Amino acid sequence: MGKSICPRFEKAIGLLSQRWTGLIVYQLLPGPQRFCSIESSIGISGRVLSERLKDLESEGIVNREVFPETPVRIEYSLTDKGRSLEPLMREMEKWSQNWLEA
Amino acid sequence: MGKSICPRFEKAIGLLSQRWTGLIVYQLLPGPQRFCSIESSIGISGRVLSERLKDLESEGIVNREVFPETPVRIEYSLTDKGRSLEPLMREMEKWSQNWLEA
DNA sequence: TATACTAACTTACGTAAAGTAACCAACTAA
DNA sequence: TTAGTTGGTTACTTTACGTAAGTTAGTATA
Repeated sequence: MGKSICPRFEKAIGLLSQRWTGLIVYQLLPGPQRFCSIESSIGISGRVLSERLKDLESEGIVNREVFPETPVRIEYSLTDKGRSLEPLMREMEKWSQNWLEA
Repeated sequence: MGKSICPRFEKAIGLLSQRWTGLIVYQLLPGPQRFCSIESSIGISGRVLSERLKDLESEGIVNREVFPETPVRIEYSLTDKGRSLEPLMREMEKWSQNWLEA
C-alpha cells in the first residue's frame, strides 16, 4: 500500500536493473562501438543485445548510426542522456573496488 | 573474447542488475524494516523477497534480526557494506530527477 | 555462375527466473 | 474452537533469457 517511491526513481532503477543494461552503457562510455564488439566484450547473446539496444535507443540513451560500407558497419554510442550515467557508473566502480574481493 | 571488464565491477553490476535488489537496498537506507513492510512498499512478491533477502544477507549487505514477540517481528537492516551503497543510490536519484519525466 | 564470407540481425525452441495464490507454523486473542 | 498475525514455503503459470540456426545485403573468390 505504502508505495511512496518516486516514480522517476522507480523507472531509473527499472532500467538499470534489467540484465545487461548497465554493462552495455558502461561499455559505451569510452566511445562508440559496434554490435559484434559489444557482444563479445560483455558476453551477452545477440538476441538479447538486439533487444536491449532497441530499448535503450527508444529511451534516448543510445544512438544508432549506420555506415553503408561493405560489410555494413553500425555504431552504437551514448547520447547526452546516456553519458550522464557516467557518475553513477563511477560510483559503482568505487563501491566494487572498496567492498568486493578479487 | 575481449572480456576486459574488472571482475569486481561485473559482480557489483550483477548484484544490482538483479530485479528488486536496488529497490530493497534503497528502501532500507532510512532504517530497519520488516518483511511485510518491504513487501508492500515496493510491490515485490513474498516469494522473491524471501529469496533476495537471503542473497543480500549472504553477500553481507543486509542483516536479519529476530525479535521473539507475538507475532514474531523480524527486522532487516543494512550492514556497513549495504549503507556504503548510498552514494550510488543518490546518483541514481539525481539522474532520474534530471533526465526522466514524471 | 556458384559458393563463400561478413555484419547485424531474427526466429524457433528449451531452460531459468519471476509472478500468483494457496498453504503452513507458531503464537495469541476472542 | 475459531480466527488473526508475521514470516515464510510450495505448486503452478507466465515471462525473460540462452543457444543455435537461419536471413539479408553486399561483395569477393573459384
